Amino acid sequence: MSQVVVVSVLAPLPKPLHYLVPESLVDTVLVGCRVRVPLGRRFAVGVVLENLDIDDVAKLKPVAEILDSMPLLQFDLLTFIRRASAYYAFPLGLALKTALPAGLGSLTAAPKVKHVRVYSRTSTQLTVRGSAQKQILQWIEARGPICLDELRQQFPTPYVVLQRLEALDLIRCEQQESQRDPFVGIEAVADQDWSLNEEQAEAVEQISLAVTDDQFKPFLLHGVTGSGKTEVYLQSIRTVLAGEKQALVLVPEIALTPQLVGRFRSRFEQQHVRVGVLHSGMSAAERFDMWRAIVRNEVDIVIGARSAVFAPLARLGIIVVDEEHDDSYKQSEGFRYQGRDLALMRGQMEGVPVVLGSATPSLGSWQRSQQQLLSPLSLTERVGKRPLPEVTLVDMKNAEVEGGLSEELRDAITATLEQQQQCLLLLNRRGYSPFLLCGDCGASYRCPNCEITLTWHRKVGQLRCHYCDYHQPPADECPQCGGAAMDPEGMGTERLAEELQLLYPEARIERMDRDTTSAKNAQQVLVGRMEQRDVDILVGTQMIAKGHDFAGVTLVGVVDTDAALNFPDFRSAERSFSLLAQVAGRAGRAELPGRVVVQTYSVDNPVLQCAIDHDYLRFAKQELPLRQLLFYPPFGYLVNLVLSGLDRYEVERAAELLVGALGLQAKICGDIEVLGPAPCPLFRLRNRYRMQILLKAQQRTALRRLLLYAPQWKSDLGVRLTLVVDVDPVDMM
DNA sequence: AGCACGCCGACT
DNA sequence: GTCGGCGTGCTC
Repeated sequence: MSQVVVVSVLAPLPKPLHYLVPESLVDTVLVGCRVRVPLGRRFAVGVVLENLDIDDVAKLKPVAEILDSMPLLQFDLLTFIRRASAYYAFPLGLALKTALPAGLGSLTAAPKVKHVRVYSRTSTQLTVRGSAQKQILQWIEARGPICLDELRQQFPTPYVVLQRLEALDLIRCEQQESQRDPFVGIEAVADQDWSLNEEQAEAVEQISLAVTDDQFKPFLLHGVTGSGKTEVYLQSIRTVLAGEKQALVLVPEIALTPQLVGRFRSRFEQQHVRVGVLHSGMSAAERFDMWRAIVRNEVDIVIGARSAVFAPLARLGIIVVDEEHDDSYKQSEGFRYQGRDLALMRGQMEGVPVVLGSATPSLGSWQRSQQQLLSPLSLTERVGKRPLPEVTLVDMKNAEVEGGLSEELRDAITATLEQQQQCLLLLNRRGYSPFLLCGDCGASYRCPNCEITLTWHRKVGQLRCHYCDYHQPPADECPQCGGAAMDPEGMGTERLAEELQLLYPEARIERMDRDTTSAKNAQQVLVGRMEQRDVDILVGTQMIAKGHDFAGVTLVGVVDTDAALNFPDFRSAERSFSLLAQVAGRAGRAELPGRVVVQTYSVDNPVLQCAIDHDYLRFAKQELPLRQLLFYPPFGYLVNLVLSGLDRYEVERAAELLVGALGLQAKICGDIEVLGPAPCPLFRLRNRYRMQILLKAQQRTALRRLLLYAPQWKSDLGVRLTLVVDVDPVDMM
């Protein structure tokens, strides 16, 4: 009998592999540890799933190295990731690689553990002659153990002196593991619990009860914008901490602004509660440090974007999912998981309450709360009983437009500027203009890799594809007829900001979109300038709609609603309503009342009508029956299969073949509709032709059975074609 | 995903 | 005759 481990190698393998445990390592390979294992002619990282004793060991290769002295993934967490990978029909090894921070999932490019030198006194005797030695020695004595960097701030060149003192055995130097500080520029100010209104108190009580009960209980906290949901989270988490347990708070990527993190730190850190963050803005090294700190049990509250749902908290007591409706919880490539849905799965597996919070719940969560599958909690009042802003629709059909703005919106901006208040203008399209059009022949520049026009970015002087990284220099002549009349057509944020500057020459105008916030901390800087009132008008894409709390904003303008409303997708109404409600909620959060002006070509649209009245209930009541009619979510379940390859006909033929094979398998599995194949709305993307097959069922179990065939479909296709399985897709472009 | 093996075109 | 293109298939 020899000891063997079952290892999930962090590679796209369909199954875990078995490795022999060499004599020297027996009993030190624990489940959840990472190991370095031979794979073909190279080495790879894997995670130990199981220990076995086996006779026939002939063909097995040995484990090369154990990378963790303690399990990096504790058993519950490992089980959770295994279930998640099965649910999304995604190879376990790659799911594990997604769950782990970059540094822990690969052999190369692993960030180093950072060490600092820490000096401390060995005895209290003072027997030195030099004055520099004496000073430093006294300083160390007074301050206790101190690191080199801090000493450097006090003494210009302490190193030689320190070496001398160390040689004399008066001080000791130790290498200590240090953490890179992800909080640079985030202030923690002292803060206390605010007093709660009746509804908030009720919510906190119910959540706290569930926390004390130590049981899975999912809540939907439906609170209008500005109703103080964060305060409910904060005070519920008090109960968690009191019970010596930990809290996991998920927020949409974009909302992970310093404000929220700052509020948590301000509230808790003075009581020695340790708050950690995990998000994509952090460097690989910072995430690596944070993960290790969590594993070492040095963190009590983790705030993070969707991938933080895999945070290795061992004493989990609550999971909060803020803005649960937000689409950014869905990862749109690789391991296509839904962070909110996995939060519910993890909560159920670990027996802890999960709080989903939103002003505009996803229709799925809303429907489940109606059926009591989620416990409804609601906050109907804004903090301080501030009124919701008044929303006006402007009919663009008869509007006098200048610079893309109707007279009504221009007047509103003028009035707001006169009152020294701030404006927020939403235009969900970055760049200067979505295309350059030839005035002679009507042609425009197109991406050579994708089926899309190139967006004109005037400031950087480039035509760019928003789907791949293709870009080309400015072009002043038509690619088709050679004419010299290439004109920008349509309006993006860059152009809007420029037009505004012409209309309001005195105003300080800034733009916030992916282009202006890509640099590290750039978004923080912009947000800071808004808060300091150094900006009069902020123009931006949907990222301005989320999470911010700008006290000075009294006017919100929505420049274009029609593109979102007419998006060819069953969720376009939900997305539009939610975006409008969220952006409207940015107006009038302080003393002065807010106002919202929405420009549209379809004033009668029922979605807009609900948005004017801030009436989520009415919206849900009118939208849900439409979903039910066609068994779209939440009344049915979807899986989108996307087949792609370089050769158009090969892709089309393979899609037909796959549907053929699926037909039979689907019948065996239950009641499943197989729709398609159809070309994807973006038929060509990144040089690949794409066909989709939509699977729809009223029972989730039927689809889960069918998805067991997924590995077979993939292998049958060969390497020239790629199949992406998207379970619960949120967009089907 | 890597990384080899393997079978066809342009070079010394 | 080899060098090397990338199509195909496997990794305990």
